[in-house]
Amino acid sequence: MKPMHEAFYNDVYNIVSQIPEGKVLTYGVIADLTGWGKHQRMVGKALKEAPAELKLPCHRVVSSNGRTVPEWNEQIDMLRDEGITFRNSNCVDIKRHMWRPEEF
DNA sequence: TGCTTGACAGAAG
DNA sequence: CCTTCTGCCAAGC
Repeated sequence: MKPMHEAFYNDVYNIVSQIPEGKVLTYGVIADLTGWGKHQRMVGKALKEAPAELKLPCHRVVSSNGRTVPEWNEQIDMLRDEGITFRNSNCVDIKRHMWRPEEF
């Protein structure tokens, strides 16, 4: 139940929970913010394993170039409901909705 | 211990 | 713009 360092999961959840509506974040950015720059895949795992009690807006997390998660059609629906525009069937306009915590 | 898998990233065709 | 391949690193078996 504790695959990797607990701090990593904790940081990932903390960052994701801070994503404002209408904004999206990439796995790479999250990994970089946690300090585990090359663990983007672990970020994805963490979100998948994320308990619903945390109510994490994991649907606002997309891969590079804004590609959404395949086979997760609901994600697209929720994002579009928040005002996020899509270039195609499964790619958000990340160039426009990309959230930069650095600016905060 | 070693091979396969994965909610990825980036480049190439 | 979309599909495919390779590189990364940890988890599972």
